[in-house]
Amino acid sequence: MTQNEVMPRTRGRAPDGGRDGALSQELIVGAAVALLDTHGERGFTLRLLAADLRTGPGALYWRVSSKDELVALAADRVLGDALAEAPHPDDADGRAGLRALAVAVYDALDRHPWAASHVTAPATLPHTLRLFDRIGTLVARTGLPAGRQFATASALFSYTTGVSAQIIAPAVTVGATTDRDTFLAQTAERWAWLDPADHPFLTRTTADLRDHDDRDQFTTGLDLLLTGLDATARPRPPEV
Amino acid sequence: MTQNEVMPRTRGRAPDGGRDGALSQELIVGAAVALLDTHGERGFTLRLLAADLRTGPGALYWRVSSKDELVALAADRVLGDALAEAPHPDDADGRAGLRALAVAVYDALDRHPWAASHVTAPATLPHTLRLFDRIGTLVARTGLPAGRQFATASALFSYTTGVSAQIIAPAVTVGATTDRDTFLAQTAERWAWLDPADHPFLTRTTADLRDHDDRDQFTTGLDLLLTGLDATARPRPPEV
DNA sequence: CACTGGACTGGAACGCCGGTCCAAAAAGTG
DNA sequence: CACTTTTTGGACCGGCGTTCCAGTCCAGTG
Repeated sequence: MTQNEVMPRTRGRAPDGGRDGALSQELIVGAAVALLDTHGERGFTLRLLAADLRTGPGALYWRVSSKDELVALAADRVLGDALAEAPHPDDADGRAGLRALAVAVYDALDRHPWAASHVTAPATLPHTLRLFDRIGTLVARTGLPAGRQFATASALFSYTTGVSAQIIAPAVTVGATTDRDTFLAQTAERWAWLDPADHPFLTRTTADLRDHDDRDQFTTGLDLLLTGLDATARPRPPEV
Repeated sequence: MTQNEVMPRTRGRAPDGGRDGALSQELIVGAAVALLDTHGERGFTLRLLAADLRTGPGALYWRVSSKDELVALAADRVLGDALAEAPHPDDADGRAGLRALAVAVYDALDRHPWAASHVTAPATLPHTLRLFDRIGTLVARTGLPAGRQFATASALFSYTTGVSAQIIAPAVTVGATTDRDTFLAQTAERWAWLDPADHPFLTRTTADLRDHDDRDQFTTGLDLLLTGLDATARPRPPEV
């Protein structure tokens, strides 16, 4: 076979030695991540993906069983990239390592907001499993009793993925149409209009809402959680 | 079409004195909650809702601007029911009140799993606003500096709704087809099959996964968070 | 009491979606 | 070369959210 026929498209090679220029699942997932980033989950369509790859919907279903599975694979790849960037667990002690890991995941999900709501517990996809295992390993290193390690690791996993999704989700819904700052300003103004008798706290914290930073909000809760973990692992440290 | 039945439908009266037997938004949202409970969000369609109310899709759009808005209203009603059940904020001190409130919200979302992913921050819907305000009021009562109250209240709000959604979400996806316990058992078995070198923590905690309770997992993290809050609010034992 | 005009309904229709099907093109095999 | 297997991609299906609009109802008016 001559090596350079005129190839109408540039593709990867199928992992099982399939024919040249074939679609691979890896290639499909990569294109899906890019389209999800640019169009959001609402605007991501298998027809759009097929057109992007210069093929038809049927070809995609040869490598992927459903759209749900495809989005899950794309989200897991995002998580895999985050884990690759995060410092290796052996390089840090428990608390610092946990904090760095959680922040790395948050940042990755912030760059790919659609992925946040698809990282689920208990973990089944490969990189989600690795994330859970890293958290558990670091939790074990804090000296927490073995019987509490699983529940604590679960809590940290749920916080990292769940709160990231919670904080990032609004950006998905309104982010495309409205700027984040103007959205916060509008919401703050609506809060200011509420009756102080019904909402005493909200009406006096509208300035904090308008000026707050999402990433700081994530780390604030994370630090509370880690402080609580410290206090639980070493019940009464002061004046030992 | 045989619409000459004696009393084809029992409906409320429109709030603005519309004609008798008219659809009201309240009635539509109530029916939507019931159908979301029984059919799940995937199986909930406006045609199904219209058929349930013995009307057509067009009539629904007179009271509701889109399906998204309808689901958001339904989720907010679920949250409102939870707040009605939760103890009044004046009846408890900061930490105990925060814990009871968060658990009440978790339980309500556990009963209506589809709602969990639709309670968003920053709050715009009425009962979501009330939840945030109650959390903030209780946080203020812990003696935390005013400058940290908003970020801390946000963290607790995000934890309550985000982690609830995270824990409850898998039940939505697989709950209808597979039993929760068998799902956990299957996942635990898959964990046991992993290479201990790659996943040292997971492979030794499969028993914890199989036996764990979702509600305990939620309260474990919540208590860590509240312990961290205590430690932050009163850095040193009572010096006053 | 007749009438009217806005409130309200609900069935038909539109454009698009996820998913399936299958004839055919390409690659492997002998 | 012929034959089989793998892979493709356009046509197609049922159903979705949403819109449209001809018609129904009834509170108010004169």
